[in-house]
Amino acid sequence: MNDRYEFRQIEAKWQRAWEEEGIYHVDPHETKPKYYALEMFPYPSGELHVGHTRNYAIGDAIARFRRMNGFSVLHPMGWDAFGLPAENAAIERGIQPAEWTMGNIRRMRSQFKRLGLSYDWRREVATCHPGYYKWTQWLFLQLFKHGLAYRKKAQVNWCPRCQTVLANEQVVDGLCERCDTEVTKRELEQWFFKITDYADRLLSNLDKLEGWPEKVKIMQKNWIGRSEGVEIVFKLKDTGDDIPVFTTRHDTVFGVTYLVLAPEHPLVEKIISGSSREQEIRKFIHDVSRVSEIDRTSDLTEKIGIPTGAYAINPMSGQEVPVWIANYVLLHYGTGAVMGVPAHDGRDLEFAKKYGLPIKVVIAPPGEACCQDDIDKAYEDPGIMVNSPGFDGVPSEEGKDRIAEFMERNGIGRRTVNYKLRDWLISRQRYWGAPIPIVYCPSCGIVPVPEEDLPVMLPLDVEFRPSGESPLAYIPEFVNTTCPKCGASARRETDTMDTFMCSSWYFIRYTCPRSDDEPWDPDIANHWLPVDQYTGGIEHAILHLMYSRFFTMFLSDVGLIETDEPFSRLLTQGMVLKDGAKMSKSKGNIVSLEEMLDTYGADTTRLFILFASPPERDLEWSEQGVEGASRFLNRLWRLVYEFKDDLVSGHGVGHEFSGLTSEDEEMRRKTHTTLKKVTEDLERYSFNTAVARIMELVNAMYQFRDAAKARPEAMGVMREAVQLVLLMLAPFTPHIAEELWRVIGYEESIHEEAWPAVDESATVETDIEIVIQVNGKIRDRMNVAKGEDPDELKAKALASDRVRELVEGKDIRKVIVVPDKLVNIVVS
RNA sequence: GCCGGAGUGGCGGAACAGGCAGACGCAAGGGACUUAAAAUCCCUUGGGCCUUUGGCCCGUGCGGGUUCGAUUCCCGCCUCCGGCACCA
Repeated sequence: MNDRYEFRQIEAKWQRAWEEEGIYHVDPHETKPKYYALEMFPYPSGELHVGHTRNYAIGDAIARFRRMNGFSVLHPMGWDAFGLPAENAAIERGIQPAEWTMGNIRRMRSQFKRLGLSYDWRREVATCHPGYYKWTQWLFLQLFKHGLAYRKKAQVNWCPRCQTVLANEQVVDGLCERCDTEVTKRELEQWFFKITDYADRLLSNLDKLEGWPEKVKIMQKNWIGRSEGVEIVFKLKDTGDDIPVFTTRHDTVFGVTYLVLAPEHPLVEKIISGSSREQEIRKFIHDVSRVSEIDRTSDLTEKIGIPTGAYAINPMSGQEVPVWIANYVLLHYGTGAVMGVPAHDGRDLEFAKKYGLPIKVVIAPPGEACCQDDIDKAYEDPGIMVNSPGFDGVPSEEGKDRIAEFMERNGIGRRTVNYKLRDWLISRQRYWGAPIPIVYCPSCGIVPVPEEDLPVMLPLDVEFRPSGESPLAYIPEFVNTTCPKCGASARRETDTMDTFMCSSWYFIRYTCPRSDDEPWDPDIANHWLPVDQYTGGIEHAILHLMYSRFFTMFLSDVGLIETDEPFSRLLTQGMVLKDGAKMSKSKGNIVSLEEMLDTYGADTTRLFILFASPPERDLEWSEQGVEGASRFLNRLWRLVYEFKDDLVSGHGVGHEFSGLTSEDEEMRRKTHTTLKKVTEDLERYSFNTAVARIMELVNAMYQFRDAAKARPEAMGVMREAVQLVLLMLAPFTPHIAEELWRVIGYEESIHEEAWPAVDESATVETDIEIVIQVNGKIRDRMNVAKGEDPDELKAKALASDRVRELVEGKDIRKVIVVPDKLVNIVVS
């Protein structure tokens, strides 16, 4: 053993040894109970920085702890390898996306390995590999087969100069990220998945996910946005056309003073064509859609509208109300038409005031007689219905039921549910993604590629035009094909799939990563699934996690897997900050992982990350903090070095622990209470406090050095403490734990050891200190036997000199005794 | 605007079930070792006050409340961070 902690040599040595021995390889046939620990796989952007590292340090600690707890742990890693940055790199540097991606994967894989993470690398997957995307395409076909994949026109961001489609994140302030041209919208035929079919289940299943943070569940719930209401059918006065509107406030139907259609509403055309104001209205619609195109993200909340000149009839009151068109009504939500009730909706009120539309109060606040129609603030709370013939005096909540019933009985409307969740647009007009396995045949139409013809290979050697267009459409060998049905010449779909699709099932593929004739073996997949612990960034709280849940539900519905929820427990770790800002390339505040590994090593880096902050909270990077972690490991090293001969020569000697002095017993108590607390801390992922406790124990061991040297019994206590410290550190700092474990005489890897058991008898305390309070303030302390009788505690406390002094001449009103904790004497 | 989360020393953070606020680490200061420095080891370190060994007062964003006792529970504010944002 070297007297100095040479982390470089130690880390390299054990990484090699672990890999050679395959100690992290796992098979489904082991008899131990299974545990699936997963961290979100990264996009291979080029290099890992310490920000990424947090995710993996946390996940690895969990995996290693479970392994030591006797589980057979599946812990895999791979690459979310399709995506736009590869195309940008191709355009900027003239390198093929595939080549760029593969180079990044190689570099990042070696960085992963230098971190000493306990992955079963045999299971590595990359979503851009044909062996993987073959099954992504296959899954598309399954969704297609079950009617969950369909085509419809949808708007995309279009850069007229680049002649290409832009993702939302490529549009910056309404301008093309690359050329600063104003982005417009285009209607294109796109592929969608009917995730809305699962809206209700995605919502109701959230209750089952007890191991998920409440925060994430609430975010998903809001995203799904379920709302119950009524679809009420108004009729157009002149033509008799139906105008259904969706509302959750049907109790206010008698307060409707106008109707508003979305500018894109199908009836608009019919209403305005041939009318005297047609030109004016068309201009309005055009202006509105232009504005929303350019500046969709800004909170330009000014509501503007225009009357169509048409009138609609309120089916409840028979009243005629004007029909307007306004920018704030969205076509894709509800029916694309809303009823305006200015008295009871803030937004409607704003609109009505602006355009001089009438206001009619139909809900009175409880306890108030009635009210003026001339109001400043809409009354949106429940109340008593007024001015509502047949329903006056009814509480509005009850009125909702009665109105809905009345409408259903009379065919005026029906109860219905709406969601904010929209279908998942998966088409990307891009090259570097999994091709959608569809062929367009002039006679057969849309034809799915037969499963046996998969994968539809992505050409690897492509030419990027400076404009940034997807090259796929310009490769005749790719586009031109024959129809699988009739054999006629046909055209291939040139869109690729959203990369969220690739990441919606990778956790299943890890169970059978090389399966070639099926996406996975159902028995093996069902053995491992669901993922017991998923760890990743909060930024995926909605999309990735919702899509994965949708896929899993679908796959369980069609019998391909058993579980209908993919992730039992979810841990969302906080961001890593540098100087108060999220680490990112653009901010230039990245701390290089390579540099950390060179200067401090993997164990120190990992230890700092786990120690500096609780996992869910943000972590401020501090070089001085890293120094502290490094100092601690060096301190541990020196301690073991100092005792190495005694520890080795005593190796294998049983721990009888007889003839211990009280100092020895104190040391053992510290050792075992630490073990107990660290175990509890790890169970609840409180890594920072676990590390703090191990540090405390090592501090105590330093105080115990002289004793250990003086007596063999004490050396036995020291030996036990060293063993337990190493075992406790194994999930955090695997290399130094392994090295020192061997130093003290063990021949098998520490990472194949079981988590140690607490010797409860060693933790028993006999004497404890009790706090004596007078009127809630600490005035004295006393040492008593643990479990002392409350009456006895009271007597002793009252006998204390300090207490007698303070209580002198006052009335003792009450004495509160909390056994083993405190005595509080209340005096007046 | 709505929905979450968080405010504790100079800093990161701890206190899991209402019971010793500030564990552990960083930074700072002092001492030991050294020719010296680094490293290491030991000690001090929330603020204020008092004549001492020692003791007192204040202190967990702000203002109230419940309680023998509140960082912890309740009510009302303030600030910061995150999510959603015309969703009828």
